[in-house]
Formats: sequence, C-alpha cells, structure tokens
Amino acid sequence: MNKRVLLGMSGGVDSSVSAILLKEKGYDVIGVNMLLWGEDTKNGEDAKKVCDKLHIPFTFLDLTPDFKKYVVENFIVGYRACTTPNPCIECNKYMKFGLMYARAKELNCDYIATGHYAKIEFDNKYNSTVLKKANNLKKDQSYVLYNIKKSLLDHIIFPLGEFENKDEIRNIAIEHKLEVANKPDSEDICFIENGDYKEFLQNYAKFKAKQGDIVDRKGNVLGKHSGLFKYTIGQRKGLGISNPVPLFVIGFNKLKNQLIVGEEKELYKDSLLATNINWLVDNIENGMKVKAKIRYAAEPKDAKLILLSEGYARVIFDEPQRAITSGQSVVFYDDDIVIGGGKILDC
RNA sequence: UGGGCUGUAGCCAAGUGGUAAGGCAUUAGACUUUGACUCUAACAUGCGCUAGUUCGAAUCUAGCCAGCCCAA
Repeated sequence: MNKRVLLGMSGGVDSSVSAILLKEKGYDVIGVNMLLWGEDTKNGEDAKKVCDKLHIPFTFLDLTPDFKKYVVENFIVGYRACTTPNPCIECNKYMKFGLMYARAKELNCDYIATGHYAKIEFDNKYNSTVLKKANNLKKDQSYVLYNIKKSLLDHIIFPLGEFENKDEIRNIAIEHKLEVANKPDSEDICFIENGDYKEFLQNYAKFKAKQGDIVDRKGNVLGKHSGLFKYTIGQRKGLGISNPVPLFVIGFNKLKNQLIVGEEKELYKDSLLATNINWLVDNIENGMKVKAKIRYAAEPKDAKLILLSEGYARVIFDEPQRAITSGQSVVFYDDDIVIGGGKILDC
C-alpha cells in the first residue's frame, strides 16, 4: 500500500513538477486546486490537465469564503491599522496548511504536499522533524511557512526543497512535455489585480483616500499625502517631496492623519516586539541567539531572543535593522532551521 | 522712491568666456509569490527677457522684467 499524498496544485510549474516527483517516488498522488478568490479558472484547468496527463486523480477545493475571511479580511484590517500585512503567511497557515490538510484527512491521505521551496527533515539536535530553508536559497520560501502548526511537520512533503536551481525544475517539466513548463513565476498578491493593492483597498474595501500632511519628526509640514494606507515604513517612492537627500517613511500618526518621514538613518532600529509567536521546535531558551529575518527578502541577522509573556518576544539585534515594519513577520532561524516566528508589533 | 541682492529643469543647486555637474522629485525597465528597499535608464538645443561685445556667452556690457531685503 503506497502512501497517499494530497498535492496542492496552482497550475504553475512548481506544483506540476512536484506531482511528477511524488509519483516517481511511489506516492499515490491526488491533485487539488484550491479556489481562493474566484474569477480566474485558467489555473485550475491547467492543474487538471497536468493531472490528466500524469494519470492522477484531481479535485477542486472551494475555499473562497474562508479565504475572504482569514486572508483578505486580515489584510484589510492590517492596512486599516496602518500596518503592512503579508497575506501569503495567513494563506499558508489557514488555507494550504489548514483547510487543505483537513481535506487531505477526509481523503485518507497521510501527507500533504506543495510546490514551496523549503525542506522538511528530521533533525538530531532538536530530535524532531523541522522546517528548513530550501537548497535553492534564492527561491527559499521557508519564511512564509513559519506560521504552520508544528504538529503538521510530520505530514508535509516539499518535493522541490532539494533542488538548487529553478532551471532543473523547468527542465523536468519540459521533459514531461507539460504545457505549463514556461509559465512565468507568479508574483504579487494573488487576489489583487495588476499588483495594485491601493486600488484594491479603495474599490473592494472602500478605503477613503484621505489627504493629510507629510511631516518630519519635529512636526514640520513638508508636503501632502493622499491616504496613509498607500505607504509603508521604509518607502521612498511616491512622497513627491524634493529634498537634498532622499526621504523615507518612518512612521504614521493615525490620529492626526499624518505621514512621518525622515532620512534613511532614521529607519534603523535595534530591536522589535513580536507577538503571536509560533514555535516550530521545542526547548526555546530565553536569551538564545538566533538569526532573525524581518521581511521576505531580507537576510537573517544575528539577534537575541527575549521571551516575554505567552506569545510575545523582544528581538534585540546585534546591528540595527532597516525599516522594521509592524504587520510584517519576523522569523527566527538556527542556521537553516526555522525555529519559529511572529508578527512584528512595534519597534 | 533711493540703496543692495537674486533670477539655471517640477524643487534645490554647481558652473565667472569654450559648448549646461549633481541631488531630490517624476517616468520606464530589472529584481520579487507581501508592501517596500535596491539597481539600470530617461529627463534644460538651453541658463528671466531683449539687444550688444566675441571665432565662441549661463558666464562680459546695456536696457527691461520679476522677486527678496534695507532705508524712507
């Protein structure tokens, strides 16, 4: 009796090749395409075609109401609070590694799999299964996976984790004559058209573009902004202020509807407060040294972890970090092992 | 009205006779399964206007215009 695995398939190259790899390893694969936001069924059809070609069962899973509730709503609430949310993290937690896993159990699958670039391995030091960075460090997605349940790690397979190069994956797709072989990599937030999140907030969430002052730290008015939700900490473009040196967003004054800007050096902070922490290993010690990554595209940096009350921690960096942004996630690494992470609350 | 100062791109600003630096802003690409950052490229046939000197003027001369400051 082969092991059964439910594979999330987006219709892209990565998840399609994952199907091939799982099959080659002898798994009984079921492909599932999650409907998250609706309208576009092209990707689902692509996923189905791949399954047909590989002779594996395929099913749709309609999660649109849940996606709206857990991912889109959180995104909107985050922006209302002048933070900068990362919806992909919620989506992984609630959709792929939440509801999709529930579906897997209904289908008597022992495992779920996705085309994420990350690894699941047993680690001797922690004496448990751990989440690790992908061998392809350039594409590594372990950051956006920190929020999944620890207990799930034994039931996840990431078939692409060992590959060091995306070209190898595309080549596999080409060898198997998959139509999706040359589909471009996906980018941007999946539920937002054209990557214009500002327009989405205004049209869908009915955000009002309320004009206000752009001020410096001392309160001097430097210009006008057209709605606080259009900005994030560390942002340079779109301020429209000419100044001898570039100006960056360094904060918000929600009560006064003011956008606070300053020079680049004002973006650096040496610690942050994190909340809603999810641990992926046991035996976290107070004061332990970690590598902390404060945004998807940031390098993990040396820091000390101070555990506070349940679910809270302060992260103290060896070197000040640029543009620590509330709403984004901080993920803690021990070398290439994800030991946990949380939401940045404040600096 | 007298005296002084200033006028170079959307903003700031180099350039004092030899063919318009730079920064900010903006625009377009690249990078990117979040928002950003970053990188690359583009951006004044013209230096308040007009005339003159000169082989050659943003640079010198004259007049005019505009703004600022000080005196009345």
